[in-house]
Parts: sequence; structure tokens; C-alpha cells
Amino acid sequence: MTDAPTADRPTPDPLLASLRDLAEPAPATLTDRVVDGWVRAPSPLGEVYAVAGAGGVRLVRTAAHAGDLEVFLEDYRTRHGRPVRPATRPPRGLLPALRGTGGPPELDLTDVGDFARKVLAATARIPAGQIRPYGWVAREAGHPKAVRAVGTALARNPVPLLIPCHRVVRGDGGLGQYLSGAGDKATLLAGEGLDLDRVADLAAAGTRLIGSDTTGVVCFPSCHHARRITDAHRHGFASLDRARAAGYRPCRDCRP
DNA sequence: TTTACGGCTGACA
DNA sequence: GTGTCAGCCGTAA
Repeated sequence: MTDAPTADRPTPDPLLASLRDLAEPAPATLTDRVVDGWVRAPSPLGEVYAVAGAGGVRLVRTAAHAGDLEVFLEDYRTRHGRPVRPATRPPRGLLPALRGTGGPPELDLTDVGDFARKVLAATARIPAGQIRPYGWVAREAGHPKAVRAVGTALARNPVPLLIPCHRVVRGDGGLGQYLSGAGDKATLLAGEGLDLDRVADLAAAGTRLIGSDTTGVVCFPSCHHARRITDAHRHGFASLDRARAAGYRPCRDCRP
């Protein structure tokens, strides 16, 4: 304790001490901690704006959906209570993630509520090129009845493309809605190799699950296991109950 | 505290 | 097969 007061050394004035601290040059990273940075980046949906702080990417919006850049940035400042300025470089991992060649970059989801965070975490586990119903996300998030609320949470996904909310679809086989329009959802899914015509055909036929009579396992049609089932052994089911009644068990990977 | 609102779902006509 | 409607549930105002 070098600052211990003694008879000939008075107690340091806390105000003076803090003023002395202010006189010190700010650490190089201090600005980055209090000011977020925004960048433009290419994506399958065209140009996006991404805003990131020291904790990771906080917001992603397509330029087409964000509208006027100044309005977008002002809205960010108001909503998050943080200043934003152009960043010198994109956050690490952002560009490959947007290209689909890497996992998500570090994300800062501190502004997201508990329920929504669980929803986003479950959504992040859906592999590229595959789709899952809203009800599946609700169950995985630990709130099996909150299906409608899952839709609301995904509608507010701050980092679309990075957390793939486009892979969450309606239980009846329809694609459902998307932040920047259902067309964008279809574009993204087709870009990941999902056969949208087949998805539509299965929906029209009322086929929700596909099982193999050689393994006795039933999967979501887009599960990579389901895609390997040969025609002769493939069976469609309208529900998990029907599949179970026929002696099938749910796939451990896609967990229908 | 209450109310209204959604990227949904399942039942029923 | 298609359309409608009540129910569900977390959020924001």
C-alpha cells in the first residue's frame, strides 16, 4: 500500500486522483470500446451494413432494407445509445461468414433478451442448406409452446445472415416470412443448395418427415441423412406420431 | 398492469 | 385443398 496515509503524507484527494487519471493519454483501444464502427460488406442479398463494437457484431441489415444510410445510423445511435463511425476494417470473420465460407464472427447480443437469445442460439445450430419449422426452434429453445413468439424473436434478429433465421420455415412446409421479404428467404435457401421445388412438392403432398425402412429412422426432409435414403426405401410421414406408429424413431441429428 | 401485435399452428368448415 | 379463426406467448408501448 504505497498510498497509505501517514502523519506527514495527507490522504490523497480522490478528485485530484481522478483528474490525474484523465490527464493520462487514453489507451489506444478506449475509443473502440465506446464507439461502434460500421462497414459495408457484400452478401448473397447484395450489399449489407454491419455495425460492430469491441464485443462483436451487433447489427446487420441489407442496404436495400436499411434504406437511407444516415437514417439507418441515426436510428442505431438512438436505439443503442452508442455513437457510430465508419470502421477502418470489417470485424474479423464477417466477410467469410457472409460468403458462407466460415462460421459466424464474434457477436454482441447484449441487447437481446433471454428468450430471444435462446431462440437465436437454437437457430444458429441449423446447418446450411437445411430448414426447420418454427415449432422446432421453440422446442429447442426450451419453450415448446412459444411458437408464435419465436416468429417475433426472429423478426427482430439483429444479425440476419450471421444467425440463419432464413432456415426457419412454417410447419406446413411453406417458407413463411422474412425480415427483408419472403423472396430474400428463398434466395438465401436456394443459394445454400436447398431444392425449393422439392420443398414445395413435399408441402403440397403433406409430407413433413421422411424415413428409411432400412434404418427405421425418420428425419426432416432437408436433413443430410434423409437426402441419402434411396427411393426404394424412402417413406414419407405427415407427422412424428404417424412415423412412430409405423415403428420409426426420430433422427438424432435433426431431432424432428 | 394492461393491451395489442406478430416471420405461427392446428382444428374445423 | 383452401380459407378462417381461436389460441398461443414474449415483447413493447
